[in-house]
Amino acid sequence: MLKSVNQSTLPHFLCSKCDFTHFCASKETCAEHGKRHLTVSNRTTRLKPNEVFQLQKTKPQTLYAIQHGAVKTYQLEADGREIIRGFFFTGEAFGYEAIYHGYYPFTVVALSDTVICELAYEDVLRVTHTNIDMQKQLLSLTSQQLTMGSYLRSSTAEQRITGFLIDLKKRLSLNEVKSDIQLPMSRQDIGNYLKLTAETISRICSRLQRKKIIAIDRKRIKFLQVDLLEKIAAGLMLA
Amino acid sequence: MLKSVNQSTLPHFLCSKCDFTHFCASKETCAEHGKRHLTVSNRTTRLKPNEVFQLQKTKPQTLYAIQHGAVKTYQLEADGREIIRGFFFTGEAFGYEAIYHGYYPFTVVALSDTVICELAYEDVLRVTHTNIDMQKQLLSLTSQQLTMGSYLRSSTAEQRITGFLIDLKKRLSLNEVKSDIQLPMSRQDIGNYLKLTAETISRICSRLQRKKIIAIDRKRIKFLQVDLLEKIAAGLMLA
DNA sequence: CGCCGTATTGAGCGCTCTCAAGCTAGGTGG
DNA sequence: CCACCTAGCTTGAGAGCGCTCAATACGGCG
Repeated sequence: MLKSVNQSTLPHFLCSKCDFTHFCASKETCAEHGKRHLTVSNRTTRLKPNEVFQLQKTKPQTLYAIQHGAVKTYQLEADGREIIRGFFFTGEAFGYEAIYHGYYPFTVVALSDTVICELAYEDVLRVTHTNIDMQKQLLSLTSQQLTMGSYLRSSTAEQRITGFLIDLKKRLSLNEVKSDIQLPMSRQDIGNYLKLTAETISRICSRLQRKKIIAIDRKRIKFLQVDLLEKIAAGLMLA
Repeated sequence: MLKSVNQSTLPHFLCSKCDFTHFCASKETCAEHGKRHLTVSNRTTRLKPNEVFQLQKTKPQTLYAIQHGAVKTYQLEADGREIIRGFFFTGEAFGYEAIYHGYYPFTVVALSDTVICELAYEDVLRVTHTNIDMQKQLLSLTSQQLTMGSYLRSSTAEQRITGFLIDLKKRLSLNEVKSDIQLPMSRQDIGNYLKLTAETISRICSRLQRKKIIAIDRKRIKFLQVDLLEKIAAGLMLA
């Protein structure tokens, strides 16, 4: 099986600059293969909130890893609205689509102070080609992208929002056990992502708060009853 | 760039049994690397319509390629409804999710008489490891999966349905220039896939027919004005 | 021919959207 | 320090799209 890696090591690559271990099949091989082969382009970019990240338009041969911070990727709809394709946080990487497309079919904007690190395909491929475990690992990562955002397929607004919150909780509290998170994005962004309006996000969140399932203070969300949240997301109950 | 392959060669692998060339970076390397390295498991399975395909539950170490026919993959929702994850047709492959998950998170059912061919990961990895172009090709294929079904993110029923029809037209008429297709799946299946009801599919299709944009006779669909269909799918106009 | 699953069509309802009006927190300048 | 301003969030009322429920039509198959 390709899933030979410990789940807890997944959220990180390892390069000389960052703390990513995504390309390591295990912690043991990290120091060896990561350090030795994955000498990634030293380029890092610092972004302020709302700043647009300039992607390689001409020769898209890099994956982008988020060293610290958060970004959203989006396309513009014909009517000018944003279609948000995804959010990416500390320790995550984006740009897989360009492997096939040959270009990045989206714009990237920072949601907070963010540092982005470039992983040249050449370097990545060199590592993965030398080491078959690394190759499996890269495939696994790309495959993982396929499973992201399954809650987007839920039918009701309640299911999509609760699914989104659960996903966010997992991704924003890496290795930590926290019962609350700080939303990096606006209600409007969430709405554009989940195909709902900002008003609907507000209303449903207020309802979840009235039912004591979560507590909201602006962008801070406390999870009071995760079990109920999961049942709602799964369509097993209504709030 | 990884996209070094001709678009027209993409929909096929090459193995001793099938006619798939997915793992060939170009037609020239096909005969050499495809034939030599990709000695795929000889196992093929024949399915009748509505027959469930038995996936490897214990050791999921294969990709599945469709030699001929059509399948749907789905999960069961808590309330018993099917969540259709995707349709796969002649020349396409599924099972990429298992690379990460370690198991196939869905059930597979044939929509018509279908022949499925197994591609063992070991064989695939052996080929890709020996040949870096093959490796790029596999990555590219997995990456491609990420870009599938973008119309699912459209907001209106009209956009989702027209986007779906355009996608189907491309995938069902490989290399051929046809202005009509035969739907392999029921209205209910389409509805479950697009998160709409079968009635809504019917109504919208009837409307498209009244506007002379398509012509429907049961499962046969003629495309009368593809340009209009694309405008509707893009949200540039209403039917 | 009669049966049954699938598709179509209609009527009414409900969820989410639209539009609009407050509300709150944070920033700016006097 | 406070008045003011602004952007984002919340909340409400009404409209519209897609859903539910139901009746009918159609086709394949025994």
